[in-house]
Amino acid sequence: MDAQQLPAADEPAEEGDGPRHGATVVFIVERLRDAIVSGRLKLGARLVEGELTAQFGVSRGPVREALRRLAADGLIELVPHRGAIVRRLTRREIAELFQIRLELEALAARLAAENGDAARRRQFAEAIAPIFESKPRCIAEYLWENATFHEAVYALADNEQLKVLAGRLQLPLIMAQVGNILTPEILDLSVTEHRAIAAAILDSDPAGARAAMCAHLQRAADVADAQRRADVR
Amino acid sequence: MDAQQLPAADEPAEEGDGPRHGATVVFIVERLRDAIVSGRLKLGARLVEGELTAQFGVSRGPVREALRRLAADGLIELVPHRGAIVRRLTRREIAELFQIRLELEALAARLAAENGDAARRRQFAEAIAPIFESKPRCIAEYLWENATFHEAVYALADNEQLKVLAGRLQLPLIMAQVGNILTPEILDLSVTEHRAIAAAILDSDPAGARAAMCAHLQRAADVADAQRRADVR
DNA sequence: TTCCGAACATTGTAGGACAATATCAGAGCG
DNA sequence: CGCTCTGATATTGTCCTACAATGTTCGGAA
Repeated sequence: MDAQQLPAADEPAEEGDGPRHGATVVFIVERLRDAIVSGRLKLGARLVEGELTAQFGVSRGPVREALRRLAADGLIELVPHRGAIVRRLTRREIAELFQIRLELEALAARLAAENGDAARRRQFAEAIAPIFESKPRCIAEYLWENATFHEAVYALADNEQLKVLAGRLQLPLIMAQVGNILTPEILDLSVTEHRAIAAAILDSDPAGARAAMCAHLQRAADVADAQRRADVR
Repeated sequence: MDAQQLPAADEPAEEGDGPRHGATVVFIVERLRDAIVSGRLKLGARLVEGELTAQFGVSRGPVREALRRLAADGLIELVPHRGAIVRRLTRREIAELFQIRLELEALAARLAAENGDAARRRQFAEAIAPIFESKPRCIAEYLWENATFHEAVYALADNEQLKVLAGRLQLPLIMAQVGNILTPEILDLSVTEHRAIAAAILDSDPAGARAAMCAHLQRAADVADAQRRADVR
């Protein structure tokens, strides 16, 4: 692995890159994750503990733990006595994850629609209000709205395990790998679908909410897969 | 924490408890997991790195890693500068996990029914053949059959990510905590339901397979929750 | 050419040390 | 008597070095 591929290689102890006590592991994980999803670390690249310790200016302990976490997330593969290799998701894995996510979010939408807690419903309505007010003007804004919307659904679904599990589904990674091919039309369509889902939830229509969420994610999966197919690989 | 609560406390370097090189972490994880689910380590008990190193006769590195893994599984909670505390699943968490498992297995059943690969279907039929041949004579046999059946469904569903995710859902732990209140009637019912699910899958009836799996797990969840409610807590 | 063994690379683990931080007991004060 | 603040203590977070175990590679011999 080239030292240049990791930005921390040059000044390991300077500027603000020295994380506070207790944040070293998180620091390394974030750097490596970013390097992987951004493509700086190519598929199959080897991550050797010794090199990482030198590049980050930390000892092997945190490096090892960071590698374990990345491996748990599926970003790298730990090969005993060989080192860790970057393991980006295959098209098939992405399709499988989308399928799972679809079921989990559909469940969340159903549960949210079934939830009768008035206070939580009010919170939900407030959280998603921005979606009804305006259309996102840029991709970043859409991504924020999207995350907010799905988080609000999970919050109303009131199933903590579901929320945690969904969070571990590497959705940001998938988004990063799928690429920012989000055209304005897709954005519009997505927001429209969000509104439909929200309406069904607020109408206490579990079946409708579930169906709307399924349709939403099925379309998103199709878009992602089409993009993925277009890539040469 | 009393040293007696962990069987490894007495002879840390004797008999066969010294794991081979490369298996130390797994060794510790298994010991601790067993101690937790068996109740030897009570809820809220503190797990201090220093004590564990002494009891297992290993250094802090593997102990730390083992604790991280247990925390990832939800069995313990890591409190910074406080130590790890045993965190058994609450009734609510179990209910939430059952709900998620229901959706995931329902998805698996649907996918399995949709799978048209002749070779895989044949493998599935062979794997579940014992279920049709006889009724389990004891609980252990049932548990084995149950695991075999669900594994076969996942195999036919042909979604690797789904299989992995389901495996991380702490089902064995839940079973252990729910307790072995499996009466012969429940066993019989469960086997009957397995047969119905298998029949739907082999009939290439996705909706039927999904419905049957939902019914099966919903009933299992009800049984577990009833048992759980009976416990004083 | 193929197979075998030795050097090499890399991880797995040990053990000690210090820093950072949370907890707790007790002194001092109102 | 109760409250706050401070110091002692406990525990984790990190670093460092060293060695053991094991997979890899490459040269040499049959």
